[in-house]
Amino acid sequence: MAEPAETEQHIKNTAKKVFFQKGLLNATTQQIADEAGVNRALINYYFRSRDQLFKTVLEEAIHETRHKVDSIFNSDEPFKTKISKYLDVFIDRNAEFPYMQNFIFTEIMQDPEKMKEHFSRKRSHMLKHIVPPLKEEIADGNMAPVDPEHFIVNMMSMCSYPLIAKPFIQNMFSYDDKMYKKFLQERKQVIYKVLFNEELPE
Amino acid sequence: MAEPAETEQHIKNTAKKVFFQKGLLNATTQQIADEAGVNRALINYYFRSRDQLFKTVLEEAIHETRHKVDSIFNSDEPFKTKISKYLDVFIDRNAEFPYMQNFIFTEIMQDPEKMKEHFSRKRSHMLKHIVPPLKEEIADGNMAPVDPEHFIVNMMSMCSYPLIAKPFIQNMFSYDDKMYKKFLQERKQVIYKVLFNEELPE
DNA sequence: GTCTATAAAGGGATAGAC
DNA sequence: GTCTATCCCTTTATAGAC
Repeated sequence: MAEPAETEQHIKNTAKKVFFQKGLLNATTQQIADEAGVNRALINYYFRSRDQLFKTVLEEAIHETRHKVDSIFNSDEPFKTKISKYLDVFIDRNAEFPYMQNFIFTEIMQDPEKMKEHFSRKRSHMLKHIVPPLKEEIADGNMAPVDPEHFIVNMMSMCSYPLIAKPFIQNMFSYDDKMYKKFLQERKQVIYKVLFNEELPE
Repeated sequence: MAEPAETEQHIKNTAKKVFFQKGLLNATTQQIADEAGVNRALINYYFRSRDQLFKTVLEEAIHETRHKVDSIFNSDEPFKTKISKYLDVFIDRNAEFPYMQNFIFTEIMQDPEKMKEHFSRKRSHMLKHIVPPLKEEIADGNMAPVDPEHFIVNMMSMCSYPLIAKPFIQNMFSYDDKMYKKFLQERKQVIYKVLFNEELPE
């Protein structure tokens, strides 16, 4: 706030925190303004509307994630290594912003049109990066035969669900935050093992 | 509406449909009233408040599901058979109400107190019904060693996620509703195979 | 750039007529 | 039991002073 033109960034960061870290997906402009220590009207001044702020913040977050994932799958490492690195990035990134997955589900999933805006590329993305190398691995006898589409959904399920269902899992197993964090980290190995039926190397 | 005292049930059914089948989890009383073809004030007349309607409908749905699941796990069939039947019930029931999982997540997950109201028993539930027999199966050499908590989360992940992420999956694989339904049914076998690393018998 | 004040819209709940 | 009319509250958005 002190510096000129930093307020905009500050509001954006606060909104990101409120939406994705605190889980207040339906937070009002007032809540965001309070949290940022600015007047509510400033949000309209910089972003014109709550929706615009929403969209901007989400757009940025999705872009950052996509960039990280792309650089993994565009490398020429072995398929299983790529998957292992993907699990790493996905889980760590979402541990940082625990409510991003919730956000995506509640805000986008219900409105298919919004989804197409944001994830139009993800379709060919996942399919191109995973299906051909997966078939190759199977043909080479490096893993048991599996339907590629179920493989993808299995992987995404076991990655996303524990994040979305965090409070549920914590309650069920009486995990405090530290134990839950440890549990999430363990899942990198667990998911790899379930997907390929072999231990994660190294 | 024609019959006396049927209006209450009609409103309840409509709310269930709007919330759980159409996915309008934040539906206004007006939307529900329109869909039911009744006046908005009637909802208040019968249920006093929107929250009460909400709660009633959810309560009923959870109770129905719990009843079905309980009768499976209280039988004396083999553990793997119970899991197989659970997959059956869970997937079929949620295929009928595609947005019930979303509803539970968006409404309950964010407010841990609400969750405790509804799922206080589910904790001991899942743990008691699954952990001991799972350990026994492992001890008897009927399946590969696995951490029970990760087993449970794996199972719930692969069941729930495809339901929550329906529009996402349909978009990714270009599935129409019929193909998606078929995909869901296939998952019964797929999940069983991933969990136990063996084909579903029969 | 930042604030105060206020307009404008939407939704929930209730009183009261029928 | 069902409807109309109304009240109240919340939230967004904007006008205008500083």
